[in-house]
Amino acid sequence: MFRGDIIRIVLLWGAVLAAGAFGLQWLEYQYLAMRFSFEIYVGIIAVAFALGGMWLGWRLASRPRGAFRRNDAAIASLGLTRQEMRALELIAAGQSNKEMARTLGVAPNTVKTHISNLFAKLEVARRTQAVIRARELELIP
Amino acid sequence: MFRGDIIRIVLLWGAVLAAGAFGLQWLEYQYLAMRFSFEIYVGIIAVAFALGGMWLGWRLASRPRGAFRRNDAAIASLGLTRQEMRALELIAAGQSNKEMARTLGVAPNTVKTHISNLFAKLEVARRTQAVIRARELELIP
DNA sequence: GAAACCATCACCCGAAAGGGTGAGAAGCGC
DNA sequence: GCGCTTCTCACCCTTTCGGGTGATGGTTTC
Repeated sequence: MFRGDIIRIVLLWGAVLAAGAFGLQWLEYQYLAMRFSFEIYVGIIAVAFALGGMWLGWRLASRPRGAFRRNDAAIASLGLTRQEMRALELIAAGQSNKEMARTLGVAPNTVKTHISNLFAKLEVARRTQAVIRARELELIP
Repeated sequence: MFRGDIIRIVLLWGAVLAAGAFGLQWLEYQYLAMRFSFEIYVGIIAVAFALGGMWLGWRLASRPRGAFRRNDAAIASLGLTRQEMRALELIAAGQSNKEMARTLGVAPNTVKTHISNLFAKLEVARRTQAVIRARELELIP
């Protein structure tokens, strides 16, 4: 959980509660003015709050997915450098060393060095393992 | 959406509606017996239905996630065999050809053949690309 | 300015991966 | 039986990967 999330949840709750209170007041007025029967009044309230709750629950449950947040703490604790992270992303994208060299604008030997250091820090021996490990540590989506 | 999902959703809705109706009746009785004031009665209904809706919305939104469903149609249309699928899973698990041979109980050359055919069918050239492609096609989680 | 770190690149070497071809055995459908 | 698919394995060859070592130049840090 991050501060942005909490703020958004609080705002969400505030808006929902305000709308609910307002709607309730309006409904109560309608009821007291005898425009609604008792059962209809209660039914409207039940349906409205059930729908509101459903919407809110859906929203809260849906928000976390889709939003990938890179674990910068893990990157720092592993001591991964910028180029190593770029190499990691390109590995996960399925590029070969030669392609990565072209993408990064460096020599293939340089790419190999970065990958070697990357593997040592991730404690893996193959690129597929590196991708798995990086996903576990939330270094890449 | 699969039949199992639909049945479960229908049952879920049925149970929730039944519980809601029952609770409503009970509340109405309490109200008519004048044990509750009007505002408390309406408040209880609103909170209860909001919570119920939230729970339901949460459930509906979270259940589909996390449940991986293999795209058997894609597997069939690509003509992937059982051993090729097993090889694919082991590749995604980060195993080397030698390890896969041990896991599958066959010779390394056999594994290489399966992987060759697999790559041709997936139209990829590297194992990392195979994993990406397979994930896109929902062949593996 | 020395130490530490990062990025860059080179060389060697062995292992792993990938492409191509061929071929035998088992099972299935007609 | 015959064709088809699948699974199995082998051989050869090229490319890619990965490990190890060493070297240079630039930054930052103390």
